[in-house]
Amino acid sequence: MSQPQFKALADPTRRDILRLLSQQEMTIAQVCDHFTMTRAAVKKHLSVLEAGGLISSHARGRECLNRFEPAGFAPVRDWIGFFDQFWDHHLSALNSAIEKDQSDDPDRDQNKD
Amino acid sequence: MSQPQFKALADPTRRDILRLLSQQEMTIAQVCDHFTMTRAAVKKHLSVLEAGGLISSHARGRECLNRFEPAGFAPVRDWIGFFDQFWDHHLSALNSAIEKDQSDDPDRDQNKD
DNA sequence: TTTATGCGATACCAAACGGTATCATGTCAA
DNA sequence: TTGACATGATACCGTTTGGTATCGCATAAA
Repeated sequence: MSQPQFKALADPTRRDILRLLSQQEMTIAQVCDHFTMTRAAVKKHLSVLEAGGLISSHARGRECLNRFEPAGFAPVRDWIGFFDQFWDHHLSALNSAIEKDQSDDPDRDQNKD
Repeated sequence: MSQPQFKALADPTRRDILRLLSQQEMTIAQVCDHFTMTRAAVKKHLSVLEAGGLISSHARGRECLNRFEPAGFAPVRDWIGFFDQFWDHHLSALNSAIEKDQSDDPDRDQNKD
């Protein structure tokens, strides 16, 4: 599919999973503990993330470890980067406002200007 | 919906539309000229983009001008920015390789490192 | 006014998506 | 070997999505 990373990022559950996996590798069961859906549903999300190159999974015994892959973000970062030329620094305040309004995950504290 | 910007970016047609509108405002008909689908389909995509705050539309006579809104990218940029901590500079080469492989739009010349 | 055109809205369809239930398989442990 | 358990795969279901066809409306032009 064209640019499967974008589709992988389109679902809020998958974005949450990425947050989890960026902290540490997890088996499918471990990821499931953070959600109310079934293991099969989580597995589907993991498959989409893997198709987008945002995570990798490899077996360890009978378990299956899922690892965050920062390199998968490259195409997304690059595509977004095209629009940097339209970015005005005075929008940073708006940035914060919108982000504060729409974020449901408060543990982000990096500011990048 | 939660973070509708991500869903707006998930479709390649919508990403192409964003590229177009970043160059100049367009009516729906003008946007249609760049695609083979019907006007109704294009209109749907524009509605999704507007719901995500990535474009705005306002009437001018009987026409409807669609304008690119850079500020809509703020939440996306911010969310992606969380993962900057996992970004390693030696991945930039990989970045370029992946981007070259998957890009179908060569008119990007900004480099950001 | 009359006509043509750009647009919005609706109804409708096929395919994809998010999710559950279920079964088969491989592996760890007793 | 036997049993428990984590996973993979499949079938299935309801909803959403991407798309078309069609209608009506408002506006620009004749």
